[in-house]
Amino acid sequence: MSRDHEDGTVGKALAVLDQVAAFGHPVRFGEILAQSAFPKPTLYRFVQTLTNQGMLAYNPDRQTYSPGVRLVRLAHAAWAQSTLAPIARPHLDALSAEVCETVHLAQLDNAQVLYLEKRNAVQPVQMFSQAGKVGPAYCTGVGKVMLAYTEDAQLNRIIAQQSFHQFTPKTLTSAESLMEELDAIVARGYGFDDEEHEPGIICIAVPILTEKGRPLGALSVTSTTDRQTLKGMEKLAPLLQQTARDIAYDAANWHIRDEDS
Amino acid sequence: MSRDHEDGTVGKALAVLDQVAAFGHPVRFGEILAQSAFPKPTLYRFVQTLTNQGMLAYNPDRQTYSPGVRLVRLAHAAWAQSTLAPIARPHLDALSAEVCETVHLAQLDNAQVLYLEKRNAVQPVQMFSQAGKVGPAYCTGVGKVMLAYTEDAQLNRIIAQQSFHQFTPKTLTSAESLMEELDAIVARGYGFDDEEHEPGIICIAVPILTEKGRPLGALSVTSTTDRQTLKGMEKLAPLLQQTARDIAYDAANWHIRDEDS
DNA sequence: AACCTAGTTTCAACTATTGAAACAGCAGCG
DNA sequence: CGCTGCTGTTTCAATAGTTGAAACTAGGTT
Repeated sequence: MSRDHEDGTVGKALAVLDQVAAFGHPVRFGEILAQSAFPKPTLYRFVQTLTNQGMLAYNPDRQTYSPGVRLVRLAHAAWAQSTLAPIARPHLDALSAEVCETVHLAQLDNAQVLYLEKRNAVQPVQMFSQAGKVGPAYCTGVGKVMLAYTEDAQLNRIIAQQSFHQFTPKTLTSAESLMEELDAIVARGYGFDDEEHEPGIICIAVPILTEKGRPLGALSVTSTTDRQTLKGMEKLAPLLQQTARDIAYDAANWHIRDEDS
Repeated sequence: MSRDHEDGTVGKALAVLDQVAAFGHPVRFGEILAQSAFPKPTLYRFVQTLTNQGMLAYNPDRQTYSPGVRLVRLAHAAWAQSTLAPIARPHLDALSAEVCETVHLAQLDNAQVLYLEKRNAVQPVQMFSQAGKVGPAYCTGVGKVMLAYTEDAQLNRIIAQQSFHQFTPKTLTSAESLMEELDAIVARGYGFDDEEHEPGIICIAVPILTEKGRPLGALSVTSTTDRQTLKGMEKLAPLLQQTARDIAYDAANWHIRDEDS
């Protein structure tokens, strides 16, 4: 389940795709090669295959590769069928209007937090530029609450993949301190980000759980230390938890979703 | 280049992924098998591999597969790096405000039209539910203008893949009539959709071209026969062409783009 | 012209993929 | 209670695809 750990040719090819995506900008063959474990001709064939499959796009003028448009089509289907986003939308609208702070919706992707929506309360923002972003699981509010409700076997696998990079003085930098924090989250039913990822940024987060207690995703309200304190944000917990329950309820009853016009 | 036509294991696995996405709803293994050319165990292993790669998501309760969240992350990168969407955004804003009709931005994905943006002029809509949608190339305004500027070799490959399904009485249903139409488009520099895809829906479309004349994408303004005629819409041609040129110019000068916060 | 560097092709050794067949899990049913 | 039919999973030998060292080509540089 550690993804790259042996899935035959397909897994290797997808690892290359991830690698290209991770650059964040179009890259030349040589750049990929430099970061790759594969020998030159092997990598070359992967890149070729991915390109003529439309998973990578090649710019002949600049001789660069970037993730291809086919992914956008596939993600459209993923978005509608495998994420909470379409279900959560109306609930986020309501929550966002109520709290007048930035609201996030996230799910776990492997060992990372994947943001599905960001509501700035001010203006409704465009999706793709926000949706699809990833962040660390061990030092974000949404990440920690999802981990808190993850079963042990999988949790261990995920923790093993965390970098525990110290973003701020308050970042938890060990598996032990993280585990303690996760226990505390389960005990109170919600979690915080106390400037662990970015200085001055705090948030309160709640998990979205199935009936069986499996985490489907998480919800958070973010603010700054200028305007808010953790104590102050704690008042939002009941509202957030109710929203999370509503979303979970809709998710359980919404298995069939069709394309909208 | 016909995508599924021999790209080894990787190509076959991606074909399975496409297949699952095409269902439009979560599917059971048996449903995929029924539509698949692969024997049962082979398909089974593909599905397994894709699932534990995060390209497919498995719902254990319902025993169904759907496109996985990893695609959302990858599409984020594709969106930012390989599509015109981020570049075109400000230009579409301006155009949309000016014409007060629905504006589309599209690119070609293999032999299909992939819509990247839809501006309803009324309210700014959310992205992912619109972006990623596909449509036929032979009977949409954006599709035809892109085909009109596609080089012969690739054009023939694409035309061979069109279904030429007759959506309306006015749909072009043969390669010959389409080719004539494409010549007409090049002659005048823009194209129409004269109720060829949906009755009552008309549009004017222009290509977004590189300096060398290669089509990067297309732009269209859509209206209904209630409110507009093709003659009336033709007046928008200069404005559309200017917008397309502006986008193409920005695209040529914007090779480096970074993540926004 | 000689010399790099970046990208592409070749080809024999090797390994993964393939799919018929057989197996397991689980309904409903006689 | 065991039979039957259906769906999903595993086995394993034949096969076919993957692999990567090495050699090659194309551009640019000294």
